[in-house]
Amino acid sequence: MATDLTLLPGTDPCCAPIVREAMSAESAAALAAKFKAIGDPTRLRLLSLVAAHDGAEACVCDLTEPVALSQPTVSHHLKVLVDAGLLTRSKRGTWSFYALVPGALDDLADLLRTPATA
Amino acid sequence: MATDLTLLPGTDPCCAPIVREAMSAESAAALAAKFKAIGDPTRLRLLSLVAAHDGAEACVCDLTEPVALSQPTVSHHLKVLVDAGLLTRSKRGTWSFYALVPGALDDLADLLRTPATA
DNA sequence: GCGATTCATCGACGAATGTCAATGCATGGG
DNA sequence: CCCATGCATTGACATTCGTCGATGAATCGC
Repeated sequence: MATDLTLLPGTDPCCAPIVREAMSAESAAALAAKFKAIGDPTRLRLLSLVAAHDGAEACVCDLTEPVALSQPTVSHHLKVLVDAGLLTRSKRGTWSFYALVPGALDDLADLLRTPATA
Repeated sequence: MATDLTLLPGTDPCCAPIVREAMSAESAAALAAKFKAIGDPTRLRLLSLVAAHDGAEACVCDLTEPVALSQPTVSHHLKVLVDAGLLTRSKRGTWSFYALVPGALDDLADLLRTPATA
């Protein structure tokens, strides 16, 4: 696997800013997967709800009502966000608490920024 | 199909950072539409190719070969990016030149950044 | 132990998406 | 004037996605 760096889930989405130079297909795939994860209104709201919740974490039962979706659907979206490396899941007792992966969104933001031209 | 979600800079309903407070459904929908646009490997590469091209613009004929897709498919993806407010299209003669919308990616990056906590 | 609660997984369904070949529409050159 | 070039649009197709109800697994309180 020559492209290990860009394909490991949960690791930093590689490298250079998007507009710096032409991306490789592998980098694009790895990065697009993360953007696709936040390219859904429900998941975006879930991220926001988790971050804005007390203690910067929330369980599924805290989230189903605000997004007005069924519990399986919310669990599904949360799993997508976890798989994308944007959320962590920690099970305590009966509850599953989800929290932002520190720096994950900031890493994505850095890749979006244009190289300070203007 | 896609309603006109061209969001004029400055009149965006989505202005607060994602993790600052819970997003409204409307903000999430508008913002997710943009992330969905860049949530595809091909479109991410197209953005990158356009930005890295000479003069920071490129025509369709410059892009079909690097992404190894048919011309209609490339045109389709470019249209998605234009509709998302990330690319501009300027037709000169027979060619259509695409270029980054200045600041569009930076605006997205700002919304992703967490509010300086840690 | 037993029932209740919380959540993940499964199976299914309609809708949306990415892709292409074929076609249409301008523009420019001979 | 006619043909070639570059591109957008259309129609079709297979795949993926978002959603739900039903089910199963794990934990807590009694």
